[in-house]
Amino acid sequence: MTGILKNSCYLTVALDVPLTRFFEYSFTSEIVPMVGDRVIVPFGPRSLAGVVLGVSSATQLDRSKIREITALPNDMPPLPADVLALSRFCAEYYGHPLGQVLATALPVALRQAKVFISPEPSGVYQASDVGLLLANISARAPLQRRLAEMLALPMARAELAAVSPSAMKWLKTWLEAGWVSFTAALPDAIPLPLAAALANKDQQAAIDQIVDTAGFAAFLLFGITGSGKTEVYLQAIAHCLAQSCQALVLVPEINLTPQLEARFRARFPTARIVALHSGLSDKERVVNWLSASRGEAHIVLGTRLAVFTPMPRLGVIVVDEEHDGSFKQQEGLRYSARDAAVYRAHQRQVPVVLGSATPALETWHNARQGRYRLITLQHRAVGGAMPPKIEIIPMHRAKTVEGLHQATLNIMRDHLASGQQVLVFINRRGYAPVLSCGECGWLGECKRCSAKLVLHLKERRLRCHHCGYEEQIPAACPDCGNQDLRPLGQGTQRVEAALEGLFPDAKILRIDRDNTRRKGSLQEMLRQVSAGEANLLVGTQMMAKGHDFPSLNLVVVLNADAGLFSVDFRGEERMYAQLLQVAGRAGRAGTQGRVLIQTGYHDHPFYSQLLAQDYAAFADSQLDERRSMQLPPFAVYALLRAEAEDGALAKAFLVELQSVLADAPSVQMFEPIVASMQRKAGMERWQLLVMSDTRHPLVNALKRVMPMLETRNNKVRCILDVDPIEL
DNA sequence: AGCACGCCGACT
DNA sequence: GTCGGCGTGCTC
Repeated sequence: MTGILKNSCYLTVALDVPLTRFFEYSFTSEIVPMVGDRVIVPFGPRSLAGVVLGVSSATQLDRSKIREITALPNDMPPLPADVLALSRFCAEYYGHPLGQVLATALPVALRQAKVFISPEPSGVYQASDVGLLLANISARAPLQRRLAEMLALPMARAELAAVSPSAMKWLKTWLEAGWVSFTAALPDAIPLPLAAALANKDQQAAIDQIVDTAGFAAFLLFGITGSGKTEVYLQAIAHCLAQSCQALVLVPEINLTPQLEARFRARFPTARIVALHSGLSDKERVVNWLSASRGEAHIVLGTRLAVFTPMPRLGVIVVDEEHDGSFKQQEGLRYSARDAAVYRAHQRQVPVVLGSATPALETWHNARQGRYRLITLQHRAVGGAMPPKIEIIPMHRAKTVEGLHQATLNIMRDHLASGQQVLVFINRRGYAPVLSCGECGWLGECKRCSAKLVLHLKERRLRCHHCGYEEQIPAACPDCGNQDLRPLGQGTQRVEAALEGLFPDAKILRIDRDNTRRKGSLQEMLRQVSAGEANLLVGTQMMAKGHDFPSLNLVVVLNADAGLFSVDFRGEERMYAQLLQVAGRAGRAGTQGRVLIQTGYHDHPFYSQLLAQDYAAFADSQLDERRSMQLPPFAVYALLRAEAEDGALAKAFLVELQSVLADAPSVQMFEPIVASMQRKAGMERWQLLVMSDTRHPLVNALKRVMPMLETRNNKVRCILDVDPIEL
């Protein structure tokens, strides 16, 4: 027996616990773990997964305190240096424990303290003749047929295994029959014939600028709806793939993924494209993530969480609709995936393309300062297409029917009569935003939040949109007993009901979060719209994003004014982006679209800026205002929000933080104030706003209070939000 | 965050 | 008598 001398080493491990410190473990084996490796370790009475941050042959700690790791699963490639660097940056900048940042970076299956059984080995399967294969499969075996169809292209084992638990069994049979072959080839060897596509002069210039870049550069691709930003992404990605590199594409919402994925698949039929978003199962997520990590996936298409995906041959990053608020996570690690993407591109020395028709003012400012290169797409790419005509319908003292101006109704009627589709946009779901008593003025309010209960007539419920509280619609006023309770204001359900009365012949379809909760139902509704099975659409925000409806020519915007008097300084910026985005839904092909905006404040300067449809001018004027008021991007803000059942405790905690921060250099503070929603889910909320001219003093100052947030005060919970998008 | 340990109220 | 409330403290 030859005894192999077993070496012992010490590992510094980051764990998914809300603690800033790391933990050391010993490991005895001839294998030496690498930084970035996943380990399973004992932690107090439980078992946790962690990430190795350091390997050393010695330790400072008392040997008796150090425990041995439970396992080195070796079920993923170690996290690469750039992902670790990005995680460290997020941990420091957003004031979040590194272990928890790394947990966010990993797919759920790899956060768990058990070995992930990876569907190895890597190689590709392909059917020599799909027709022959299908001929040997029963028509009543849809999963087998689906698997067979996938084999038209070279497929990795993992992707096939995800089809069904029996997939590998079937595959084995087919391999034995000779219908399918396995090649242990590296994916880079898969040829990528790239279809040539035409680009107009603007697009070509944009593509040239991006692909001619060596190393890092950030581009702001600024172009109105229909100007062909996607074509620029596609060609930049084609260039990247041609160099055997991988592309990372970030999109705002999961709603957008299938549509964009289809377009990418059509353009790159032989490329391996994987999606990464929270709509996938844990299994699909980890399979796709591993495919990217091993360098097999050519294109990763995902939401903000995909920014952390390890990609050994990363060649370009695209952030589509970069202004979209969903790139900022609103809980836990409150990171901006857009900013993280820029950081990562810099780290990897690759170009990053931020695309938008209405860039975030932060991005616009960076472009104006020359930190980002501004590429403008001036023209609509679709032949003959024109920007929509935006019209203001003044509502002041106007005679209305169910909140619709007579002029609006007439125009809608004309459009419907000529066989076109009409979209009524109202950014409020439910029937009415509040139920009131006509006698005593009582308003239905949530008991746990400082918010009104929204009336959902179809479900016969009053609902709080902030905490999920629900109750039955009261038969009479709880205060005075009056039975005449009236809905105030309008939501999508009420508009839908009104339109049913006004346009009895129209095929009305309502699209909002309430009726698209089920998986695939939004896709189904969008299909109905495209197929012309509906011609009068009522919808919220979610209608506005990226969906093209060729026969939609009129958009009516109700209740637009909400953003004008927002307490948040970003109100106008958001409103402009939103209105321009909805407006973009109108008239994509051939005819000029028409947009009617009903407003009670038609002479507000905002609307003249909107009518000009000149976002650059609007953004510049907004920047002037921001500069004069020391608001972002001319200052860096952080929000400390404390919650407690007793508001006084929350406030006292912030006062304490304030005193700790008081003498921090180059940092200013406001007084603690009640949060914009004072009460939420039974907690009183207070907030403290901290600001600085630049990032570093602010980050340094916040480091002082981090230990105070960690040692959680029994009754007060406090969160830190750096670069908050809502105040 | 979990999870254990620990010390005081209403129940088989 | 003990089941269980959540305060406090620890995790390499």
